[in-house]
Amino acid sequence: MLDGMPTARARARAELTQEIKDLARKHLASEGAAGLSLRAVARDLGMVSSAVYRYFPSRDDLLTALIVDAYDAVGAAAEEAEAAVADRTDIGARWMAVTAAVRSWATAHPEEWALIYGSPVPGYRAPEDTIGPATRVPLVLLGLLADGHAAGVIEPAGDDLPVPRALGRELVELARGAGVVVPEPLLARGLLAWSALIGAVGFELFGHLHNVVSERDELFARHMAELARMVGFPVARRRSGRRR
Amino acid sequence: MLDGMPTARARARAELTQEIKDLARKHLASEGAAGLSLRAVARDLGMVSSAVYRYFPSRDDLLTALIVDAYDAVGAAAEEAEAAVADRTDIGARWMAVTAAVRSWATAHPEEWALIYGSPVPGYRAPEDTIGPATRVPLVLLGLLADGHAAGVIEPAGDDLPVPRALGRELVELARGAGVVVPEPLLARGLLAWSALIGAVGFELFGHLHNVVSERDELFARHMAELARMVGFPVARRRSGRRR
DNA sequence: TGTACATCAGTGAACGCGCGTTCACTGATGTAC
DNA sequence: TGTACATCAGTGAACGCGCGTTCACTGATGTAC
Repeated sequence: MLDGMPTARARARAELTQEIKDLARKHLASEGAAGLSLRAVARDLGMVSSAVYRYFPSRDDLLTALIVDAYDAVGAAAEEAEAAVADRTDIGARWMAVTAAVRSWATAHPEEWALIYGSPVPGYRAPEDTIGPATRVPLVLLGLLADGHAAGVIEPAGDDLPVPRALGRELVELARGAGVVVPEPLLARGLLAWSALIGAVGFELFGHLHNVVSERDELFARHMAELARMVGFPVARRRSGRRR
Repeated sequence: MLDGMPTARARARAELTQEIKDLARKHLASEGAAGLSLRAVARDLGMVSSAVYRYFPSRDDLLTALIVDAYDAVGAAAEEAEAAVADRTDIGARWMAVTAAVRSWATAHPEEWALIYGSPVPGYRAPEDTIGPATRVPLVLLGLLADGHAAGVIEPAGDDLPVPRALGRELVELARGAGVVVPEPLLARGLLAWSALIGAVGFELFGHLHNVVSERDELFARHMAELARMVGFPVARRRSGRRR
């Protein structure tokens, strides 16, 4: 126990904890968060239901673990995609990369997306532990605003709408909390972009494009380009729009 | 039965049907859609659970009725607010009225909003009956695009992003189905505005502004004004931003 | 290295609860003549 | 207007199912000396 090697018991514990979460994620897909059942998970795992309580003290704790994992997963996807853009001065490209990564994670894990960005689970109160992971995506976006502003590449909106006094103060305070300086109108536009991104992904995932638009990749890319223009991120013209 | 007067039995039936739905809506708020229970509704109504089956053949049918009602309610709210704008040429004002009405209905009926715009209810498949009511809000928005375009008051986006061929065709087809003619890029921007509207309302309702922004009325109004500018709706400068 | 003890994972039974749906029934309301 | 019959609303019992959580227990793994 003194040396770094974890004991066999500890390893088994970590593995089973992971297996429980993985299986729970599967159940999430078929039953939804409200229908997530410790008993069903235990059954599929071949153990007796009470055994799961050695790993998660209650159903809500399991749910919390899934939520934290989901936020971390989409956050990591966004961070990696953003970091992979070679030309760091191309804020528009970084925005397109982040948004595409978020959407593609969501498409691959719709039930987890619904868990964090869908309707709240009734009776469930998210604990503090979820806050950190939840801020990863917005922090990436805030980074774009800050970098773009510092580099002076953000195109000013033709006629900036006024930001109400109290709202502006709140936004600036938020940015300061993250250690960056960004003017109020830009923060407001960035927040709209974030909300519109989540909205666009949810819109598609929750079925509102059903019988409306089938060219979803193209639609999403165009929407994101439009949002980039609204925020002031310079975006290269002529996106291909070929895929899928 | 031949004359117009409905029989006492028919009136009682209509009333009880309504009572069941009203109570079910209440349960929706506390338990969520997945937890909506015929037995619980019957219990609160003081009848035996099997009696509810005289009114709704199954739990899913009750859910469908609630969904249809919700779409109709938010649709009616949007239509009324839009129609109440005296100056019909002021497309920007009409947009602001519609979006404010949608948000205020959603705030007043969060559980119903979640039912129609939140995560899909697992295992529930929406029947055809929901399609009509679901299109009321988007039809109002489409009307704004058509009117604005016809009147020539839509401000062109500085440099319109290209609309991929297939996507453009789909959009134009949709507009034609609604009996209006609107250019492709405008349709695309309108669709983004719609999706961003739903996104912004959901973002707030589902708690993502928690600990982020408390000045929600101001934020929403500004977002909608920003979206209006993006679409090309002329919006009067200097919105007050005082309320609440 | 070997032994005594402590920790921990998993068992199985139980508590008390809720659910959707079916079915044969009683009694009230409505309809046709 | 009065009576015979059909329709319908609501009852109560039952079927078969699932849930979260607790608790005393066995047996394996880990720790300290």
